[in-house]
Amino acid sequence: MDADIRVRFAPSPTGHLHLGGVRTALFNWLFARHQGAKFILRIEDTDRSRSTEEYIHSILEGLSWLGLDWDEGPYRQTERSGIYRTYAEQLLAEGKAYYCYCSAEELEQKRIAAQKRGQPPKYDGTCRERNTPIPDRVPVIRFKTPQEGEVSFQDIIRGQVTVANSQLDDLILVRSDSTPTYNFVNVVDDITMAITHVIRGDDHLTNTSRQINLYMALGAPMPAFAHLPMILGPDKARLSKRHGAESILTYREKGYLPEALINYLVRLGWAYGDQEIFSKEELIELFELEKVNKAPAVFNQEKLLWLNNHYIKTGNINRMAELLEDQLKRKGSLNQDNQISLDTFPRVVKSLQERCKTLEEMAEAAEYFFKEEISYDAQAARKFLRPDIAPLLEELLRRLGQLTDFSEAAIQEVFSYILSQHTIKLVNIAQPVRVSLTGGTVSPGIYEVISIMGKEKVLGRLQKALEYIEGHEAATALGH
RNA sequence: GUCCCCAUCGUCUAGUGGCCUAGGACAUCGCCCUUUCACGGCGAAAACCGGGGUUCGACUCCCCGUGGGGACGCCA
Repeated sequence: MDADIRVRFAPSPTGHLHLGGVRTALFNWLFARHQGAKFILRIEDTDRSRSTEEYIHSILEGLSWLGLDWDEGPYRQTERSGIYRTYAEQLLAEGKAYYCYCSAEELEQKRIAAQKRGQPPKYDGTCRERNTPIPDRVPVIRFKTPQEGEVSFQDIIRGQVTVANSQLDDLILVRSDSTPTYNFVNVVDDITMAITHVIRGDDHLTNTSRQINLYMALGAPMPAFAHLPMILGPDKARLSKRHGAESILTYREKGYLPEALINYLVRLGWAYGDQEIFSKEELIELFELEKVNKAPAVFNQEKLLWLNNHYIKTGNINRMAELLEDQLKRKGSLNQDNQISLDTFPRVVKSLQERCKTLEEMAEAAEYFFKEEISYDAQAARKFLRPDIAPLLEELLRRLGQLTDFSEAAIQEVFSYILSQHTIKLVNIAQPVRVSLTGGTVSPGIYEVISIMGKEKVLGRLQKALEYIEGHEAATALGH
C-alpha cells in the first residue's frame, strides 16, 4: 500500500468516453487499487472550441456506471490557467522558451517543403534567436527543444525507448490566443499533481520524448511511463466511429453489464494464465502493468457477448429483473395498465438468462409476456396453427381452465394426460402451443412459459389461436 | 516522406532456451442431451510472418527483410 503513488486518467471532453478511453481508465484504476495508490481524474479541456459540458457529463457518467471511482478531481484545466502562465513565464525568463511570430500558413508551407526534402516536418526554428517582435503579429510561445543528443526512457510496458532530439519539434506551449496546449498543460499538471506513473495509450508514445525534455527544462522529477497498446477495429485500424468508438453509455443502453465490459477490456492486452473470468476483486489482486502486452489488440464483439451472457447467467436475479424492466420500458413494451405481479420479472429472467447475450435481447425475447396483443410469425403460424391441431388446443384450453394451481408441475400433468390419451409426442403439441402463446417458435420451456404467463393470458391466447385456425379454415374452404 | 513501436490459431491470449507432436478462450464445424431455441457435455479443424545468425538445442536471444500500428497541428 502506497498512498504516495498517484496516477491519473485525463480524458479530453471533445468526444464521448469510448472503449479505448475506458480501457485506459481501467488500467489506471486497477494499478491504483492494486497499489493502494491515488487515482485522479483530470479533464483536459484546453481546446475550448471542441470541449463541451455534455461530453464531460457523459465521461463522468460512464466511469461511474463502470464503477471506476476516482479519489481526486475531476480537475479541469480551464480552471488552472494561472498555473500554466507562471510556468510559461518561467521558461521564457530562463531562455528555455521563445516567442514565435510565424503564421499558421507559413508553418504549413514549411512542413510540406520539409517532407518533400525527406526531412521530418518539424518547425525550422526561424524565430528561435529572434529578439525583436514583428509588428501586427500575435506570437505563440515555443519550447526550445534541445537540438543535440537523444531522449531515452524506460517504459514499464515497452522497455527502453529512444528518440533523437533532432527528430523533435520546438513545440508550441501557448497559443496566440494565450491558451496553453496539450503537451504543456499535460506536463505541468502531472508535475503539480505529483503524478508518479503516467499510464496512457500508445498514441502518446512519441509525445513522451518531447514531454521529457519539458520535465527536464522545468527541473521536475520524472514520472514512470507505461504505454498501453491500442485497441483496433475488426479492420485492424484504430477504433473508429463505425465500430466501437461510440459512447460507452450506448453499451448500457444495449443491455451490456459493466462487469462484462471490464472483464472483456482487461483481457485485451493482459492475461493471467488461462483464466478468462475475473471479478473486480480478483483483478485488483492480480493486475500488474509489467504483464501488459505490447501488441495492439483487435476488438471482438463475439467474445464480449459471450462474457455478457456469462454475467447475465450468473448475476443476481433481482438486479437482472430491474435491468430487464428498464429495457422493457425503453422499448415501450410495458403499458401502465399492465397488471404484472412482482415476481414475474425474476421468473422471466430465470427463464431467459441462459439464452440471451444482452438485456436488450432479453427484453425482445420477453415481450410476449407483457404485451396485450401478440402477432404470429407468418411462417410459424402456417406451419403449426393448422386445423388438425385445433381439437388438442381445445382440450388443453379446457383442462388448463380447470386448474387452480398454475405451477409448472400441474401444467406438466395436464400435458402428460393429453399426450397419453392421444398417443402423440410432446413436440407435436408443444410447438403449436408455443406459437399460440408467444407468436413464434422459440421460447423457454413450454410449461415454464405457461406458468409465468399466467392463466388469464394463456387461456385468452389459446382461444385466439383457435379462432385464427377456424378463420383460416373457412378462408381455405372458400378457395383462398 | 521522417521517426517511434509491434509481430503465436480468424480473434483475444498462455508460453520467458529443452516441459511444445505449441495450451486455454471466443467464433466455426460435428456428435450427444433435448418439446423449440439456447445452455451444457464430448470431439474436430485452426497459429509460432520470412531469411540469416547465436546455441548441443530455438516460439523463446541477436540482425535484416516483410507486414501492421502510432506520431509528425496554434487537437488531445
